[in-house]
Amino acid sequence: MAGSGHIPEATVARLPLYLRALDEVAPSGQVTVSSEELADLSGVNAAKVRKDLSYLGTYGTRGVGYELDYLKFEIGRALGLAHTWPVVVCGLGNLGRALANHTGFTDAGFPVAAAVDTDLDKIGTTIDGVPVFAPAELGAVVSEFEIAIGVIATPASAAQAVADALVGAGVKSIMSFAPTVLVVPDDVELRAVDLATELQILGFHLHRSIENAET
Amino acid sequence: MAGSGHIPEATVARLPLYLRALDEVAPSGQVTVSSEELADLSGVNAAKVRKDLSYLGTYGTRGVGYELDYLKFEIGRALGLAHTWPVVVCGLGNLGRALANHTGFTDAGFPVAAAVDTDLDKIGTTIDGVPVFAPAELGAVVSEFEIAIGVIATPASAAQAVADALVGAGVKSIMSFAPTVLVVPDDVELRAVDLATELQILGFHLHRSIENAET
DNA sequence: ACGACTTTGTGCACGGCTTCACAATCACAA
DNA sequence: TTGTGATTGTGAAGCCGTGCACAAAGTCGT
Repeated sequence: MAGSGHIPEATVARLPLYLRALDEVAPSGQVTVSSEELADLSGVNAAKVRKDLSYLGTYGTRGVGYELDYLKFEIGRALGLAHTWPVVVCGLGNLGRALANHTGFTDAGFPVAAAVDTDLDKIGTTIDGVPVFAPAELGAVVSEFEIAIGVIATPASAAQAVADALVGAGVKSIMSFAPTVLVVPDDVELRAVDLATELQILGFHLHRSIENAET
Repeated sequence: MAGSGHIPEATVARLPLYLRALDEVAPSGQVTVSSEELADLSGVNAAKVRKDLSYLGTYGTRGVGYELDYLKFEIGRALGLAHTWPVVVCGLGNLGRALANHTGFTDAGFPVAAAVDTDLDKIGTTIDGVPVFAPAELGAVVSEFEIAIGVIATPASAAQAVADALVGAGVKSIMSFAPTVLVVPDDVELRAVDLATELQILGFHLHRSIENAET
């Protein structure tokens, strides 16, 4: 029946894809999109698109499709895109520096407001316009810049301590690139992006396809 | 019953976590691990650990647990860790450079053997020990370095073309960081790591928790 | 006004993953 | 040898997500 009841996690994960697909269509001047068109652009099933959108309480028009601008507005609202959520990047190694300088973050409404590192040479400077602070200052940084999201790009050995510090400072959303399991309270949303694990999964399939070819 | 029949995808995704957990325990001199201990270290349920391991055909000993070294060997074998799979990084922007220089890749058995970029100033040079080639050379690069995995770190606009080139060169595994939907043949394994989408999912939960607090 | 055509919204069945619960199995001590 | 205690392996139930298939509902031409 729809309405803003409860949106399944799997659906939430697809909403950004739909939004991006709509942005690709917008310049064409097209006014409406069908679920099938949206499905093709997002790489998913048309029925899934319709079911996902029905959770938003956003209705299309039967026989026509979805009004493009209205749909963009509704999805954006569901995702909370009106607000911009400042991010702090913790750890300025290879990956951390790249993330701090990553334009995709700011573009999507998540400006990197500050960074934290243990390197005394970096503390007090700015890297790509992002001010760098000491770990001990994390609490103050979070409140001053109204940080909503912490990105952990430290070595695995430091990751849990950083996560604890972020949680202690009141941060409720964490994105971790550290190759380790992090423990956070239930009310903190944690998303782990584990590059080594992703590669090992690919390695598994490579390995298996070779084995199958031999048999 | 087990045996090397078919391993569920969800299980495959957890095997690297178990392996990492085992490596953490190893230095302690401990000889066996229980499913519960392994579960704690991996952040999953103990029953799930047991069921996952049963798919490998690797048996523990009832009343005792799993023999640590043997289990490491079995998981490593299932993941195909004996082999090392050379990687080519496509696109040397912020993220691409960081990935090319990322020690975690080599450590996990996925050395970055080559990189590809359109920038004429970079082609022919080496960046952090990684030789840089032109996109047109991709086919030759793949065969010469026996590339098994392609990492796409280009802007979204170039990603599909790069993916097509990788597929054309015979690469069967692709990891994409480009914020776009890629289409590849069924026999090519594609894993998309979408940072903007991940942040938007976090944003959704932040947004919702605020809304719920207001009501 | 009406029929043909299009596309949505959704009931339903199916498959995969998770979790519980417990019998089967092993080590070890008496 | 037998009993006790521990831990595995797995049947079964439940849950979530997917996708089909179709009625409901709108547009548009005549």
